[in-house]
Amino acid sequence: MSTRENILTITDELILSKGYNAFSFADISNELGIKKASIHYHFSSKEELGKCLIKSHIDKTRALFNDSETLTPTERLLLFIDIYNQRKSAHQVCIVGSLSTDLMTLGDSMKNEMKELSSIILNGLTDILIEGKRENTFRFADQPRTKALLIITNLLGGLQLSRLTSDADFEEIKRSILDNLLNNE
Amino acid sequence: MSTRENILTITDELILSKGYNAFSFADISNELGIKKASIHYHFSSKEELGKCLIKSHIDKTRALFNDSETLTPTERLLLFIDIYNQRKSAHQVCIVGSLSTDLMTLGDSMKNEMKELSSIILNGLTDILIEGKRENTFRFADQPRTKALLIITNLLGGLQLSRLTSDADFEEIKRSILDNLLNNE
DNA sequence: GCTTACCTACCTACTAGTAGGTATATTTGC
DNA sequence: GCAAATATACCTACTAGTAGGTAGGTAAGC
Repeated sequence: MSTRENILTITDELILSKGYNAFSFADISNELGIKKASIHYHFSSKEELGKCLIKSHIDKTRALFNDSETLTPTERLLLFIDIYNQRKSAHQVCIVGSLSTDLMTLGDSMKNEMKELSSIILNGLTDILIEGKRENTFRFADQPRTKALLIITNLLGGLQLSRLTSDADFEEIKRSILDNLLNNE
Repeated sequence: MSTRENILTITDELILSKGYNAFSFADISNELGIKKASIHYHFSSKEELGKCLIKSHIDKTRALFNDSETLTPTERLLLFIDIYNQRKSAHQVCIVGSLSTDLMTLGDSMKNEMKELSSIILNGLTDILIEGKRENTFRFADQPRTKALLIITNLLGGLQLSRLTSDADFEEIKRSILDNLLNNE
């Protein structure tokens, strides 16, 4: 893995566990074993580093939705939920949750990328829900986009709230999402 | 209002809009018109200030649930949701959302108070849901505590996500929560 | 010989926090 | 009733440490 990719990986871990305003170039430097100044060779500023990190999330998210297009809606939904599972195992929150609370302190380039990312996530999940409802695997009363909002906020909020209550609460939220979609009578 | 209360009010605004690690004693100093050092007269450290702020939220939240005990479950639920409405109008997120993303950077005293606060919120809403179901105003399939988790994460996450998508999405989330509870057929 | 990928050494601005002083109330002791 | 002591609520001036960022140098490799 290139140094650039290493920096992005470490930045990702730091932002998702500590938050954007709590991590520093010194943290990356310590973790990676290169000097603070050398990070500026790869990313001109913290804002630039943040922007590139969000862009990499956009790419991964687009890939996830595209690559899973041949799968069933249930399989696609499970792949989507698995992102949040990975965050939970790493004691992290999701990037939308982390950066939305810090939004007022971010520059325009990061804000705009975040808007793009959240729109991709929302539309991607909405499509899965539409397809699942069309073929009668998912049952829900709301508009698909509304149901997507509810599921995303359950997962995003579940990662955050369960840090304070119990890991089991996150599991319970996931279980309920699936139960309500699949076993509604 | 006393200086101490003023500091707490300003800290509240700063944490809910910018986040814990983005606000400083200098921000409070500028806003309030007293010197940085004088803040330490009222609160020995940033951690102490944070702890006291959470404690004030605990008191207000306890009061909200207690004072509304004579009202109907629907009225009590609307009062609960109104907290999130107030945050939304001020372009803020909720304190649980804000401080849970920064949790790893907080001291034990703040962490513990946050656990206390989230437990009070969760239990308070659970009680409202139990009461509403018992008297047949609310309809939901999940366990009351699970339904409370879902509603809290919808509101908490809705405040955050709607910063990136649209204010209307927050309204839609609220509408759906109430519709699903009250008009389920 | 130029680019890549680092380095050392530094800068300015800001962070939370401290030391010690001051003016004004409030309380206490005689 | 009045003076001494104490508490309150600030202040100026400072500290050590950290933030993001920059200037300029260097060694390796195509």
